[in-house]
Amino acid sequence: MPDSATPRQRARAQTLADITRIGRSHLATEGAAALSVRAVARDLGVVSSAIYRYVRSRDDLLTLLVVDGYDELGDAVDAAEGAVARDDLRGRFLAIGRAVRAWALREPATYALLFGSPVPGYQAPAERTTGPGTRVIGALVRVWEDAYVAGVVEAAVPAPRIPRALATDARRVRKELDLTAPDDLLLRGVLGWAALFGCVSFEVFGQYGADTFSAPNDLFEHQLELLASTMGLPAA
Amino acid sequence: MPDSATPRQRARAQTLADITRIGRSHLATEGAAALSVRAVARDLGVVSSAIYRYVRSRDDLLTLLVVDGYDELGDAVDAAEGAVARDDLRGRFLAIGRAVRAWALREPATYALLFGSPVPGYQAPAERTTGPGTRVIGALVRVWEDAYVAGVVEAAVPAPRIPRALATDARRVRKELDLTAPDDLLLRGVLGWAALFGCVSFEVFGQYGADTFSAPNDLFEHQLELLASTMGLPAA
DNA sequence: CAAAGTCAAGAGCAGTGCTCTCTTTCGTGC
DNA sequence: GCACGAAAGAGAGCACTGCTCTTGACTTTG
Repeated sequence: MPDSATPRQRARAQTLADITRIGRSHLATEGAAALSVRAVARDLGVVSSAIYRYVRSRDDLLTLLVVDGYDELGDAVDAAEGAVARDDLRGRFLAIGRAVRAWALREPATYALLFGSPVPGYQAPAERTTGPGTRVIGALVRVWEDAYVAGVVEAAVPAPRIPRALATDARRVRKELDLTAPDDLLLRGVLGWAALFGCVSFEVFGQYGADTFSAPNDLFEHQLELLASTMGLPAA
Repeated sequence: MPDSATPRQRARAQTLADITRIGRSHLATEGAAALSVRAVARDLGVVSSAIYRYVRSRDDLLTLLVVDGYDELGDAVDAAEGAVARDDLRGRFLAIGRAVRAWALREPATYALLFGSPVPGYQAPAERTTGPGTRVIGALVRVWEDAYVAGVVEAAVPAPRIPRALATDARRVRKELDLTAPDDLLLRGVLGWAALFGCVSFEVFGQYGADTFSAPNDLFEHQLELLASTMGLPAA
């Protein structure tokens, strides 16, 4: 919102920000499926059709919220990881994991929008979402890479055979992200990524059942430690 | 549907089965959020209000589909595991994992209903869903327990410290399920469970992106092997 | 100051979950 | 073989949804 913009542009940007804010609050109280353009308009103090001046469609509103969510998660993860010494590789992984979980528990509805069931009929436009959507795996990959470069990765678990096709995929990823870590480490990282979000999803989505774990914090820490060891990250 | 039932009862059971079938097909084409009692009625060739003779509400219809889905997944997992020698513990785990993934890819919408975002405003009634809903973790736990009893568990990864509260939870679970496996193995199993579904969810929900992995089968096998090793399951 | 651009309002369409009342169908006990 | 009553279906109606289209008013710009 630079001052150089016309008053029109500034007012428009402000309204868009308001719509995002209200949309996220509705997401939090009613879920993505029940997200209602009319309800957002009501909360904005405006007639329903007026919203379509700012947002092309309900899908566009969803994209707004998706990008907003990815960015907030990315910021939280970056902030948490930034507070850890760069050479404490296990610590950086733990910090990332904790940040993901903390954000997911704080914003379960937005988390569900990003990492839960696809919203039927909605396809996130890649050109707007891939950037913000890859920040967490980006942060994780930097940890693996730094650990490899530092030569501290411990092969705690035997490396499975890697078929040719999978090796090709790994090679492409390594090239795209400009990495030096070998296939085995890269692919182990993918497991760590998926497993981390699996743990968070199970807790946020209530798969454990209501009364199974009285200490979900401890459970998650335990899972993170096991994952860090499986990834071969050494204690600080 | 026993023959002992009256014609009326049999007709009713048949109609209920039809409703489930149609409901699941709608789930597959439009998602849980868009599941509409009226649309099911239309496909059944019946007026919308007539459905309410069979299903108390939309939530009740959802519960029908949830139970149906858990049962189908449970059957698939049991069948796959049953085809493996009981003393091939790693093989049993791999079979369970493959069965979960195969079913999830075959029925992504039902998978999303069971393991994705909670459906807003819907709370699955525990008395009808916990039974069918715990069949997969039940199968997994039997593998851990059998491996422990057979004395073949290899501690590939160092066991993290287990806080008192978490140990209490583990103890309760062990009592409820009549297990002998120690806390560490039990909790490692919980990670394996969550991680398995994390991997499946990432693939089914498209988190990897469209073109990242050309060989998702190989990727999943790789992840399963790593998980099996982290769980300490020995090769056959 | 007038043209161009921007925006809010409202009516209206097609769909939703669900309830209520009314009619038809059909199995069963006599 | 048939009348009865329970079960099932039909239809209207209420209050809601996302979204489109038209109309008229306002603001910026040349």
